[in-house]
Amino acid sequence: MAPTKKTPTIYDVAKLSGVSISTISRVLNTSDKVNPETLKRVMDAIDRLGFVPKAEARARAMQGTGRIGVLTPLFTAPSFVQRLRGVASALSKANYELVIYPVDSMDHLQGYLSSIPLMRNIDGLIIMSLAINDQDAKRLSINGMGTVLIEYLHPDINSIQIDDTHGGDLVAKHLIKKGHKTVAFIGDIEPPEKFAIHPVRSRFNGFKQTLQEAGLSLPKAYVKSAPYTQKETRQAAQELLNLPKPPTAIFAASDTQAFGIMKIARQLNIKVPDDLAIVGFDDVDTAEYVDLTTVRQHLDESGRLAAEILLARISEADRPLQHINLPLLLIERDTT
Amino acid sequence: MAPTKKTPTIYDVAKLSGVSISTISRVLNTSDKVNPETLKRVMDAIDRLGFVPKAEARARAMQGTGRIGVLTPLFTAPSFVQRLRGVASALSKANYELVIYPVDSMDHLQGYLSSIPLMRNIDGLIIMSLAINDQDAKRLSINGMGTVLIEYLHPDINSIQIDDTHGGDLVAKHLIKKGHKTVAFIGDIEPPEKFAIHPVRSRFNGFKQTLQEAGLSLPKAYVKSAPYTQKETRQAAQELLNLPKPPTAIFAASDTQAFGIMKIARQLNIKVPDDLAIVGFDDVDTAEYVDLTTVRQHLDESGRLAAEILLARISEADRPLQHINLPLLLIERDTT
DNA sequence: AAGCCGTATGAAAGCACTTTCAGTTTAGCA
DNA sequence: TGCTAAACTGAAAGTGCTTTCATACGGCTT
Repeated sequence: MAPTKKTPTIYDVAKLSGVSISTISRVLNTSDKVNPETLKRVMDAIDRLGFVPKAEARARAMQGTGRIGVLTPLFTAPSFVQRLRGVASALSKANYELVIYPVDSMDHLQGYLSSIPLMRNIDGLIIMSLAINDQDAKRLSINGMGTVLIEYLHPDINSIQIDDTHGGDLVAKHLIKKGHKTVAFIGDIEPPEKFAIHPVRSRFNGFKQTLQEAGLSLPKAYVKSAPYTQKETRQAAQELLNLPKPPTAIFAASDTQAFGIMKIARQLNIKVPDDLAIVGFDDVDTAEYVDLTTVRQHLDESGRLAAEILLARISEADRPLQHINLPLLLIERDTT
Repeated sequence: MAPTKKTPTIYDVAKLSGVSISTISRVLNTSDKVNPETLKRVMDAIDRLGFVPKAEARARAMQGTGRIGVLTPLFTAPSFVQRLRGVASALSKANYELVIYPVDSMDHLQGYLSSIPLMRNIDGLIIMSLAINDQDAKRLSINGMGTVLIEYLHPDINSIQIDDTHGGDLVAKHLIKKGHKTVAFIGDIEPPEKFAIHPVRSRFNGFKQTLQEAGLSLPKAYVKSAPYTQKETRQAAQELLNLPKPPTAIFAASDTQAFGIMKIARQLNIKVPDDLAIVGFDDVDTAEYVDLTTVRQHLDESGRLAAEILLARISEADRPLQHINLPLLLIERDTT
């Protein structure tokens, strides 16, 4: 009995269990495609030898790493989660792992962006609602890192966009049709753009534009810029509703913020939609539960699409660039 | 300037610099044994291609940034997301990557469980609300894979648990105090346990037990087993409310299901809480927005704790096993 | 019995490098 | 000028694993 002095390889395992190396590999990867009996024999051999597959060799032999990464801010906000859900569903079908890089600062983002293409422990990248500059884009494409952007446009990279301006327009039209004259807006439209993208700006612009075309004004006092937090949003809603002439309708730039407004209305005993109409944006799952009128942007779909584009690009290297524009739909429920 | 599409290999560098791959390799490893002139040419080519040897990159990536994996079913359900949020926050502080393995079938789970410990692309593992058997546990610990279980107990593995029975008890007590006599339960308590865990069973048991101790009965007709979907939940709620003697209070095993019940009540024009009290479980973010009375289990915290235990275990190998029990708290809001 | 599946397996061809080995220069020295 | 030791360099043979392709075998149909 001459125990192999070197660390065991699949060849050793194969010999010991009397099968070919292909079978060992199969046991390791797609164990469901192996006869249970054989599987057990192999497993025993693996245990007996204390065999551990070498990650290095594995990574080399495999086409890629089998995982794709998602760069995202606020990844636990409902809208991001729903996008992630779409991504995950497409990925798990294709048997890819999902690596999440939560971004919470500009530095953080830059750090990821500069190391990811080099580290190569990912086959593709989805960047959600984050702004990237030319240099980043260049680095990504030079290093052949398949990437798709969601909610941001860069000419050199695949992207999936939402026509936020049109979204604002839809809401304005809806509110006008309902006969509202005094409307307000709550959303995060602070000028200093941080690392994250502000589709909110566009939503606001489209909203305002359409309103004005219909002869309605949107005075400053009726526009509240509140960050994406409950506290600030509610505060803003309070202020709006305490105005001498309070608005009869509020457009919130996101569903979550709309929920906050609904809550305030309840506390103030304001009847929705009779005394106050509320419309959100996103059509998050919960929007349906609470019967919120909102603009659907099919979050799941955007994620799924992103993943599919990526997968396609990975398997078929030089696919033409794609810039997809997802349609929006106003969903009327009980808050207008 | 034609940027190579695929990621460059030494072959590309060799071609571009007009030498053989062996030379490239030599440049990379023992550069002193290469003619300075050749060396320069090769270096230029390397720069121009942005070439990084794959294996090396991998190794470097591995040592700097660790990664920990999370095995979870339904990872987009709000309660899981909030736990993930906790995990992510603890992880990003420590500069760890988050790899998510969405589990959607028993096979899937077994596949992960058998390959993860061997493949070792991960430094630690968090398993959420999933049942694992002795063999899995053994394999995990034999291979030294630091693991923590959430919502499941196995003597050999760290775990974080929630006293669901007590949760049910809390709800029962609350409802009794409010004077309810006819109460109902909606939740997924189907007997055939699938791959996912059913804390719901325990919630139900605790609920029923306390009810009975107080002399209240919980007849079969008032117990609806509905899976975690809106459709079924609402259907169940309908049935309950159409009973000749409808319940005055419903305990839903999860907040999301409670939302469904609230919606049905609204449609049926049933006043909450006057005609019907509703209490959920989890205290998901949204629960506060809609003023749902519920049982808080501090989801974020459970995730954070799990990550911290893991991290501690990774840096300090033989930490004693921990079995943590997280407290529950009844949050009274406007639905009771 | 002939044909046809579907599953379980093995042989062999990669993958991205490293290393050995032998061949070619080059330089040094008579 | 001829000869040899360095100094370089490339072809080719590994490295440990995955994956494609082909084959074998036990049913099932018709």
